[in-house]
Amino acid sequence: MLTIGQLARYVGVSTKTVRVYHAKGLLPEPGRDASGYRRYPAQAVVDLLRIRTLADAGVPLARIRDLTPANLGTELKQIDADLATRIKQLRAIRARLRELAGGELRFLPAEVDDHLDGLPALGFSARWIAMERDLWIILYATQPDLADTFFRDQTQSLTDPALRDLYLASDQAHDLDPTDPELEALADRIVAASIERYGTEPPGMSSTDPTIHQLLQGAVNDSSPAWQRLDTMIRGRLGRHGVTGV
Amino acid sequence: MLTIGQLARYVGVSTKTVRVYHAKGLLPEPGRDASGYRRYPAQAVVDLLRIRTLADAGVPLARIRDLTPANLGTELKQIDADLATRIKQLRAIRARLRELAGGELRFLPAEVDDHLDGLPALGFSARWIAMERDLWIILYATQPDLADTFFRDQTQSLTDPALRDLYLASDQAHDLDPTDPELEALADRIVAASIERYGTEPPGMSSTDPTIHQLLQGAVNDSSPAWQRLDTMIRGRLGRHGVTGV
DNA sequence: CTGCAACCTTGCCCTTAGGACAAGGTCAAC
DNA sequence: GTTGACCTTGTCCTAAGGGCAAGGTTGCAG
Repeated sequence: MLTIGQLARYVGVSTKTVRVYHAKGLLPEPGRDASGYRRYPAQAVVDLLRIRTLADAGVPLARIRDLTPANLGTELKQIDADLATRIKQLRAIRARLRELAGGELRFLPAEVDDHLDGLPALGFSARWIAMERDLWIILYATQPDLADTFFRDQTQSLTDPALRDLYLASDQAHDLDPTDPELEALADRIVAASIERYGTEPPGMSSTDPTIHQLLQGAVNDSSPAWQRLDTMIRGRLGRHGVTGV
Repeated sequence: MLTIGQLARYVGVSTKTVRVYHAKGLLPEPGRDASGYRRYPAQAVVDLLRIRTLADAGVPLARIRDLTPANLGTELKQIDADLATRIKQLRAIRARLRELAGGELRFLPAEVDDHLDGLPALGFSARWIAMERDLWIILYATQPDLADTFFRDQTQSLTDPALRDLYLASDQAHDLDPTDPELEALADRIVAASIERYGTEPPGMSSTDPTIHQLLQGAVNDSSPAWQRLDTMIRGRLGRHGVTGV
């Protein structure tokens, strides 16, 4: 008959751990000897090893407690599957860690930084560039592949003088009064150009989660009442979809 | 500029998590808008993703907070190494889980059960058999290979009539008075047989952790004052080592 | 205009699986 | 007989949030 300390050392846990398992009903309280010490049969070693194996696998104690011979088989299958996905996750995290170690502090691909660096020469305001930079950061941080698609489209758009002027006009519209009729005209031109370039759907939007688009749009609208008005008008003309200008 | 909910959804965490990171100093508190809402720059998305990557790797938040560009390199190397060992552990646990699923409820190898089943016919008491069974369970649960060595030795011992009589005499000694001179004589016979069979060291003991032996011995001694006395005498004659009878 | 749903704010308590420590009783060894 | 290593119960503490309450905001719909 073992004392609690002996039992614990056998299995490689602390005595507190054993007492916790008693309190939670995982391990039956054994009898006491004359001086009130717990005395364990050898079976307790087996029980405790079983509990530790499951606990090490990440199974919550409450779930271990509720295991019965009846549900054991299916539960174990589930636990094993969870463990397999956990291992896969950890491997993915390791890969991400290495990126973090390698490309320290560079959140945007070099081409994007180059693109942003070239914008002042084209006549874009510092405010516009800062906002566009933020949008690229969010997009690349959360959806790198989609961001790449957008980015290629964007750089290509800027080679067309008509489209470039449209972007510049949007930039300048930031400080217009929201009721300025200029905005109406600008919205018309943007819608026409958008339809000509993409059809009735902005690029990439139909195939992806709409919330990200809404978030981007919200961030843009926040910075200027005129832009917000512009967005409202464009959405009215294109039917339910906004255009971020990116 | 993002609200806390937008930021959280981008990165896939709860708003509470973001607030906790503020409280713990991992993420700087951003400015507030007119109504007191937190407003985040895009940079916060990048910061938060970095924190989550590390947290997902199992790094405690306090340690993430204390990362500086100076110690980042070495820390990341350490974290990656920890992650690698963690993955290895999980794979080992998976293997143990499968054992648990396969050999449900059988804690002793079939030969050991057979051996125990044969003991009553040889004249061993139920008490002795129960005790021996417990010892095998503990030994197999914690040190299967050592247990196998011992077991093979034990079954072989029982084929020798002289040794078998010695075990039977030990069994019966359980109820003797601790001062009975019989014990003295029995101790002498056990020591002689032990030295003849193993030399001055009990088998396997010299090469292994002594604590396991002491625990086994303690468990045996507890059940009878006579056995305890017997153990003391044997240890005196063999010099510091006990004999478990197994 | 008013209501409602979906946000945001702070503050508080709850959870898991134990660790740490206190104050007292026990055991074995020198 | 005292010392050190055990055991007992009870209490508080931890990490990383979850959940809820009570109140203020915002945006959209009728």
